[in-house]
Amino acid sequence: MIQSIRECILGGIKPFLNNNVKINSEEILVDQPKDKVFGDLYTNVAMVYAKRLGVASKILAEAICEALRKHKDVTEISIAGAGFINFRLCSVAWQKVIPEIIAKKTQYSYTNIFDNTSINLEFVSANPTGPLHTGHARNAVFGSVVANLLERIGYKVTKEFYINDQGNQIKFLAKSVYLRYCEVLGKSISENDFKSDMYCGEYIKDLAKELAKEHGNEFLDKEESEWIDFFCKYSLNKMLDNIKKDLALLGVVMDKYSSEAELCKRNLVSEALEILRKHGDIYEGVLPRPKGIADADDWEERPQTLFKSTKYGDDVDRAIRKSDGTWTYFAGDLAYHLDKIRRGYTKMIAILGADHNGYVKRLKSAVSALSDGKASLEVRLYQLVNFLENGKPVRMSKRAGTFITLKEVVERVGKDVTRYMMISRHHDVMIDFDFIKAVEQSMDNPLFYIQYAYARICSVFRHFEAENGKINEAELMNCEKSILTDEAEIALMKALVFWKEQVKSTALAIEPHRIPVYMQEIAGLFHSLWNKGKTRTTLRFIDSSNMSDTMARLSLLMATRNVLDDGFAIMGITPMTEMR
RNA sequence: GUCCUCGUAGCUCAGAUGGAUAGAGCGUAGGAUUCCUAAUCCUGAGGUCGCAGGUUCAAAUCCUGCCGGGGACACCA
Repeated sequence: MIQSIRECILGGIKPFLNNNVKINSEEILVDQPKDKVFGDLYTNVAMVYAKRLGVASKILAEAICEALRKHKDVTEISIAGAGFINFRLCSVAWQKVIPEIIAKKTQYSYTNIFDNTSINLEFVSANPTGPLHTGHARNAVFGSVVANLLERIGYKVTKEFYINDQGNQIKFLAKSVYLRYCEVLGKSISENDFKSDMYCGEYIKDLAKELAKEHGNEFLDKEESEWIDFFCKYSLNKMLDNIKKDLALLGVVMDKYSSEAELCKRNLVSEALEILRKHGDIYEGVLPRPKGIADADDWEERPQTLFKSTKYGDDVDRAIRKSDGTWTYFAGDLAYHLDKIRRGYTKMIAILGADHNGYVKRLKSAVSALSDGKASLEVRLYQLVNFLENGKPVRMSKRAGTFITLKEVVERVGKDVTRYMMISRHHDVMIDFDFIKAVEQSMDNPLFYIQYAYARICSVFRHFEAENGKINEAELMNCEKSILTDEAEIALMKALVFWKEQVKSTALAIEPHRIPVYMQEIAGLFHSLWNKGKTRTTLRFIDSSNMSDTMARLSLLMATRNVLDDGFAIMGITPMTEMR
């Protein structure tokens, strides 16, 4: 509906267009004004384009008004201020959204702008050396919600996890497990045996116990060369299993796991290097001394193989080969992104923690260089999560293995509360996650507010169906809706109309937090309408003496519930049909 | 030292592409329940949008500088 108004406005501008200015109807702003005295909707296009078109905004505005007057739903058009065009829609126009939403069910917000273009969404990608913690939880939730949003604007999304299953860290994992394994089998181990790069969390002991149970003392008192490969493989598989289980706790399921080791085996690093070399982006050189690092004393000049990432916007060139001849971590990333490009992706998104901000430019450089500029990578960084216990920060130390795990959080507050806490805030803002407040059932906890609205709607249907039997959806779609003219009803219908716009803009901006914010608004409008029925009984949803009006009101509730259902689906949260 | 990011009501936070008198919730002051869930609603009070410049019809939003919080700058991964 909004789209038809946009096109109508465009029609009014058309006579003024010249070859230099092209306007896509999608770009035209049609929104609800802050203050409703201005009307239902407004547009600022007259002001935006007046200068570019060389026409006075008043004249342009007049022409747009003229066009809008021909639109059958539009009434009360006026020009205000510097060229705002305010107008109203007849109530029939708003009512039309109800059958549309009921018919489309939760498909109402799907727009298919991108026509099933494939997009690769990489997220979590945690090192398989320990259990997922709270930062990963935010990453996982954020990523899965982004995936849901992208699907709604017509992307075919692949949710992908990159496994760093190569390098020293895995060896240290294996060695840590081996030490504990020996301990389990009765050898005495001192904490000093754990060198600074080794892992000493409880999960290592658990792993060792399991291993000892399955394999007995098969590896005891053996040379490292005899057990290291097995321990690497075993630990890695177990850690990955645990990661998958943890993700499942949050309702997150990946479509693909990509292994760094496998990419190396397939020689993709060399291939990536070859491509860059052809572009003249590889050279042997020396990196400048890093500035401002306190402990850079051990720094020394070293000639290395470098990637000329500065050519693509990076701050300095990046090393891809260590002085001992092995690949750097970044070399693996080159291979990985080449692999993504080869698999046909021209659009990629990666979700990374804010501590990776220095990594963004080089990744984008890599994708640009490896694809000849044909593919692009978008990176979203999210801030870390602070955990509080009733206002007091919970201490975390990765070293001592005392960090809060994802599992712990989900077990304490549940999947839905965790998910809500993780996406209800802008990704650029740090989250204070208070265990006590998160589960509090108060207005400090907006999830309950939304859940309650949903449950209330379900309750109305339960009451109706107890009296009148199963509700007929087709009847709700086709019933007469002209009685839905109260301010509160119109406000709710408007919000439903804009749901579609909201999902679209949220997905395009990749800012999931706007979904819970908007759902809160819809829930508020619904609660407001409900309470209006307390004093004005004519606004009550069920009037057993007037089936026709009842059906109209129930149709509005059905549409509202569908939209809330869609919102919950986007957030990956299970709606509650009752809350007693 | 360089780069990224945040700074909005007492508190927690919304304010996409610059738009009209900057919005919610909590807290606070008052009010609404014979009736579909009061876990709700209604009415108040509460703001120099960190500071200072700039860009223009219009700036919380864009640009520059400064202040303050967070983060990153290595052959780690």
